[in-house]
Amino acid sequence: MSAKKTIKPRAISGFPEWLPEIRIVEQQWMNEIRRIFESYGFCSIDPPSVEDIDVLTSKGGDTDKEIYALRRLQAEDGGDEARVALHYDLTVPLARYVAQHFNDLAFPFKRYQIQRAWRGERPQEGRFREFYQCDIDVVDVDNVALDFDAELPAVILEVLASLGLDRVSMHINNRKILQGFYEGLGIENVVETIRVVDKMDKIGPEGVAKMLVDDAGIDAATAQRCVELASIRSTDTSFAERVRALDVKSELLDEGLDELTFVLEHLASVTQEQAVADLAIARGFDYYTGTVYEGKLIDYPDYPSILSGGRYDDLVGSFLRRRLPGVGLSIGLTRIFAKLVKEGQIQPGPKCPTDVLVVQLPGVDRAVARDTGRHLRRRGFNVEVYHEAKKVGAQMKYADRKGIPYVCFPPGEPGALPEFKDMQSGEQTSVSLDAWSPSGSGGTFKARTVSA
RNA sequence: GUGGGCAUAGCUCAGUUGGUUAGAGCGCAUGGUUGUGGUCCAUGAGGUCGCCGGUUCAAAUCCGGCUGUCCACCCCA
Repeated sequence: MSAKKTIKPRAISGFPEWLPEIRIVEQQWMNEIRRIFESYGFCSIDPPSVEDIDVLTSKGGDTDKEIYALRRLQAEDGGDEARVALHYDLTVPLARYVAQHFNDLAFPFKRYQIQRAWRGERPQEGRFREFYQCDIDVVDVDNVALDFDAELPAVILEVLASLGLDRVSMHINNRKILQGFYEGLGIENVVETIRVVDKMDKIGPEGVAKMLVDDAGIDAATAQRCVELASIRSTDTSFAERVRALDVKSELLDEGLDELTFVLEHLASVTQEQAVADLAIARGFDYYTGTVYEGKLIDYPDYPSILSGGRYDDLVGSFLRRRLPGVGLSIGLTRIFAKLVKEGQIQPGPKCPTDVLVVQLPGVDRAVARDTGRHLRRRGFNVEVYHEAKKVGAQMKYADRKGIPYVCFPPGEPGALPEFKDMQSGEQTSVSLDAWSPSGSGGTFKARTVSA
């Protein structure tokens, strides 16, 4: 008698998973996201989950702390040094992909990527170690049209709206404005200044001013002007005059203002004030050089950003002797979805995709049920044939608990008509397998056909 | 990586100033005869009270360590 030892079943923290009725909604979301991305001509790529470690760390920064390396449990001699690791985002794999297939791609290269990414962070609400990102990027040779800076956020907002998410804001800034402004003020530590200013919504103007003095070594008066810049927001192009009123001279600054104005002008005509010029937005990644984006759920202002992206001067510099700039935007799918699940905002779908359960009547040849199922399946329905000739009550209960909308009783004797029962209304009718159609009150079938 | 809270049944949680056999709701299983689910009723299964050690006649309860988890910071979708 061996003591049975059970391991407490638990998903690893930070690695979300859903019950079938939630997962089915997530799948519908992904289908919808893909559909709209493709409607704008973006193509799909699906590079591996792992890349060479040198590739992943090529973007610099200290993200390597958060990269999961892969190695075999039983490493052989000299083999314990990990050579590959799980990708940290979808942009670096894209860079490698574009560089590698440069000769086979048509530019501007517009691609979408719906994949998981992995980060070795401490999990928290909205922070996962494994999560889906839905990226769209445009990469071109030597120069990417500014029009894309305006189109991408419009695409993303359309996607979210089609998922029923209108309460989303898209904050947009331009790194050239920040850099030009700071340089115009004679600030030397621009990178640190950007990092601090990005905390505006978290620690407020006073906090930023103090931190600029303490951490970035900026004098109080100059710090104050940085805060003034960061306080500017507008849903139209009026931000530009307000920046110019601060009277800082810089060519780069002017360039940034023109670009941001262009983007805002375009977005104002295709969205309803969801896009906002927000000069406090900076974004952490230091490879952004122009437009930067950050999206938030309006109803959960303390929840971390759900959209992120920007323009980079050169995506593939570390792989190719060509300059390939790009602009991209990413939906934090898991971040959004998990929050809405937690808040009860996701209407669970059915527990299984079955439209019809065929009952197996006790005392009737099981071939009858099997053939009935096959017949209905050929008509395009998702059909389960109950796995044993158990009591009919038990089979009904199964259909009920799985949320299967229709039950079919195959004919008990040759020549008789089958009967169909609508589980929601309780209505039961005799009708041939070819003539039967769902009455419409069944939720599963409708949900599935609508999304298909 | 730094700092703080929490840990009792599958889930959500009770459990008095340490005291004998640790409870509830939900969920699950079976039954309430024959070929019809949901509601109701009855019965039942299920816990090393996270793990290890200490204090005590006695620990779910007090103390220490470990692990897990959640929150804040860092950073970020």
